[in-house]
Amino acid sequence: MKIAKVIVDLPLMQTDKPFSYAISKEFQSLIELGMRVHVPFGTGNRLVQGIIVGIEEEKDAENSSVNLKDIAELLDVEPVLTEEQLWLADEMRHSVFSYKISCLKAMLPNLLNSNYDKLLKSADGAVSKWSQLTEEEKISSAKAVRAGQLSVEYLAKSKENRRTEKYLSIPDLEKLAEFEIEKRAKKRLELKYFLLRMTEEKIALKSLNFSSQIIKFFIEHDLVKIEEVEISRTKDKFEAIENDSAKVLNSEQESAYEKIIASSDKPFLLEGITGSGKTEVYLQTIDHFLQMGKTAIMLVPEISLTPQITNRFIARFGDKVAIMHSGLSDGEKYDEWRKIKSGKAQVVVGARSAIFTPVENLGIIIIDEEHETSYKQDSSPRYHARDIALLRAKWHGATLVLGSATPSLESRARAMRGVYELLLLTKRANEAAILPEIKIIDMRSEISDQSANFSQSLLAKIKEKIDKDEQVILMLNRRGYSSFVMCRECGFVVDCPNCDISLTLHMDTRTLNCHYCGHVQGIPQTCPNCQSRKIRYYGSGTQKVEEELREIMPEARVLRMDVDTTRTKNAHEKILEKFGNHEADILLGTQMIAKGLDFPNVTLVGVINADTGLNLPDFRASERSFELLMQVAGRAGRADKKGEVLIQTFNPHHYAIEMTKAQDYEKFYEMEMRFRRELSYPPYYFTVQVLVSHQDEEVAIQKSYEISQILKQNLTEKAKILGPTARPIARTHNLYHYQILVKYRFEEELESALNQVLELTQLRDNKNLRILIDSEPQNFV
DNA sequence: AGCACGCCGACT
DNA sequence: GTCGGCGTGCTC
Repeated sequence: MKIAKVIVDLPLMQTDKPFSYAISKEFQSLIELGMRVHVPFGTGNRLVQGIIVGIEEEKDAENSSVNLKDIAELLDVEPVLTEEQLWLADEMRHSVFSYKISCLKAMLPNLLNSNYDKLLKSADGAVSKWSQLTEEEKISSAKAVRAGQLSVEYLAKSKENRRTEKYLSIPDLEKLAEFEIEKRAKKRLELKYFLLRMTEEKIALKSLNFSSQIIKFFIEHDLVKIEEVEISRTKDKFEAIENDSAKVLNSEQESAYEKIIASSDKPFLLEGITGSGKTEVYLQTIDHFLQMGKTAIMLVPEISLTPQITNRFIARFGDKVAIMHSGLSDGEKYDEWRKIKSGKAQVVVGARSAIFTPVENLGIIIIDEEHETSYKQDSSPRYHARDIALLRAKWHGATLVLGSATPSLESRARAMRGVYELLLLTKRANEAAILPEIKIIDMRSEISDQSANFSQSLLAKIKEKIDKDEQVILMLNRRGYSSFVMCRECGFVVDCPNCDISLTLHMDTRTLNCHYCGHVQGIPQTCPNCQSRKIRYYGSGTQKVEEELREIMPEARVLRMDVDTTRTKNAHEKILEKFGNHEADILLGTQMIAKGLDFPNVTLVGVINADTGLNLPDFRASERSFELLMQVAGRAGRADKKGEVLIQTFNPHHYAIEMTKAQDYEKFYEMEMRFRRELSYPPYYFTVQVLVSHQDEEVAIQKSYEISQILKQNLTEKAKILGPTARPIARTHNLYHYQILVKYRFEEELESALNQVLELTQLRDNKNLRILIDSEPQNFV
């Protein structure tokens, strides 16, 4: 007898271990590692989904299978998780402090997760579904179950679905030709002659213009055969794109390409200025590995997963490409996943989670814009795509390339220490394109009387460009910034009732929203504090800036791109297409316009507020600002027209701003490293954050100190433990948050100490205590 | 999570 | 006397 080890789909500490189940005879030969199953769990034997992570030969009588329950159902005919993915889940757990099932589920498309339901059956045979009952009905049914009047049957159903299309074919042409149809049956005759003239082997049913009645007649007489063919929900996109072939590389690109394909000993850091043609290097190296019969994963930040980028991959590799991004529906994601799983796609282009896709025979992984924080998932499991990439590269002996114009300090420091091999691209690929000229506008001395957001010089420059029929990109930095409502009389700001944060104004819905807990309320007419009517809107959301722009420059055509205008599907795409067709002069947007866009007619980039992210309580604030500014600056002058960049700031002498003006990554790197070293921050130290939350502030504080004590006892004296301190936003969702930051270099006992901290939540009196552990946290605000 | 077991208050 | 409140503990 064999025993299966199953991880059940219950994300809890108590169930975070494999459970043993007997494998009944019928499943013996079918069951494999990485398959999904339904197993009876708990006293009620309700069905729960689980994943097979081990199959063992039964050893001793003690643990005999008579004590074990049987696996109820096999959900797959072949494993949905590969052996490599099971291994990845194990490895991940050393750093993500999350449940095993959460790690495993991160690797599966949503559609493969079960729906749970119960069937209630009464003695007279009436059946009802639990999920369809009202609250009262649920209560009365529960009582009836207790009284034995109703029996319960557990249902667990995989949501998996495929889209199919019906195709019609003719099994026997002669039979059809000889089959007599009465003359008055006009439609039937029509279909008969249509089918006889048909040249294709089969035809999609929906493309025929005959009623189902007519078709049915033909089916009943065995004149035609219907088969269901599975279709891909994402197919249409691929057909519309024209092919494209490799471009000639310049000497720098060529040398980078040669080095990348030659060795996979250590990861490469490809540092190339904007416009230096990193993407072309990616495309050609991927092509090289495809030629060798291998596969590739290309990661890009979600925000820059624009059609512009994905189309380049489709144009080069056609239907060998699978695209994975959050804009896809669950069904579409599932289709792409199966395209990868079946080996039909050999190149995966996608955001963070695409690092888990089950490609076999991996040759190369490329992470573009590797400094992007979106590669770290900020909910459980809190993995960093770069770490997963390193693991997968190791498993496959694959090459890993990290690319960026402004590498993260961590990566650049590793390259300096020889852990990564540094490859530099210093020239623009299009030699006619020269680097844009960057000017800083000191807003302290240039406040315009005409506008709250624009300096005279920026306005004049915009006008000049529009007059020349060139285009402009304007960026409003939203990081650490939002529009809010304040009373001019008493200074009262409307706060969220659940969180320690002011509500953000949304003009489109005319509401005040909390960005943390989702609380929504109307905009007050009078001040809730002093009843004054002098309630004013502060800050400049993109909407506000757009209005202002329209007032000052009514002739300019403005397109706005922010969360509000890109909410609907493909909205992103449509806006960019419009701008690309020069249907607008100005593209006004938030951070999302900083990345990846390539519009040759854009000759001016304006940054409206460079400094909002600069003074955040986050040691990476400068790095982020520098990266963002450098990136958005790169949008100007992509072709042979010279680009200009104007940056408005109240901190013109901040080094992040000055180094942007000089376009000097090296210098910025040096200065930032000095600061990191002085304060013992990454990349000199590793960091782990422990977040403690409780609805009672006193308890939150007390438990934080307890945790800090545990850490101190278990770690060496070299580890630096900061805090506990209240989070910058100390209360959200009616919970108080305290944080502890551990900075360390080598700590043998760290993992076990942190697990010990997590164990605290299992104690009876800590029921309402929430502890989150985040290794290498990316956001402190 | 969901279900049972178990130990204390207001009801036929 | 019991029905039922939800605190506690376990699930192969």
